[in-house]
Amino acid sequence: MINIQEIDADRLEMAASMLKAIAHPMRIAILKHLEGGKKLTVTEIHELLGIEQSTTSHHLGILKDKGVLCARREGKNTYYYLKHDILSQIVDCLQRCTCE
Amino acid sequence: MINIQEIDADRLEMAASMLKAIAHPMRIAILKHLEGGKKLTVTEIHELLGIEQSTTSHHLGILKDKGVLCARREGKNTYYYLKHDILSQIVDCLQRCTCE
DNA sequence: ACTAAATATTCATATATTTGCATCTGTTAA
DNA sequence: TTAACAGATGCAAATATATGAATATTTAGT
Repeated sequence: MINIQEIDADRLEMAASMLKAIAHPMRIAILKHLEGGKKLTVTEIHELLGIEQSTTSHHLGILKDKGVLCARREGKNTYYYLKHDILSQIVDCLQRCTCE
Repeated sequence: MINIQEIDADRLEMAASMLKAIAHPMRIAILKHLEGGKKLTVTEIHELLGIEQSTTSHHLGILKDKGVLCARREGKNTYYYLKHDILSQIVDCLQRCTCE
């Protein structure tokens, strides 16, 4: 027996956990670099952002876990990319809201 | 002496803190109730969501603090409303991304 | 099989967030 | 000026998150 409120609560949880995944300066920076369907490896991102390899991997893992990114392994590299292109909207929206 | 990277880092920080403010199930629920320019009091929200008055006030304080909501006092009541209408985009975007 | 490169995981520590009770402040009406 | 209502704040305990050093895993080349 499932009721509407439970479904709604689950949706809210899911949305929140997705947003929480994005809500970090480095992870927003990662999304910016992946806009437009770009695919980057862990090493590329860790060099672009100037943060530790393991920290980078942690962040990417979180984003993948929460359904923000997808990962595809190709040989020694793992390419990460946006799961939903529309997620760029969120970054754009933030960009507009933080102009003042 | 300010450099581009610092500005950029500040923007990222700001964007992240705004997003972090939104990234909570109850706070997303609050935003949903405020879509379309609606204004609601603390009591109305605390009754709509079925959570404690003080918890509600804390959540609203966070959202106001991080620039997501505005507050206007009218007599005994404080009305809260969206600071930027476009922020509804984020909620809509999440709705679409959590459909699967 | 051995080595090196790329990535992932484990673990510990530091830091931040969430919640609600209790309490305080501000506002209106009697 | 007091009572009652609406909202904000201080505090503490529980929980969650962030970071990076060390280590493990996966893969390719020799």
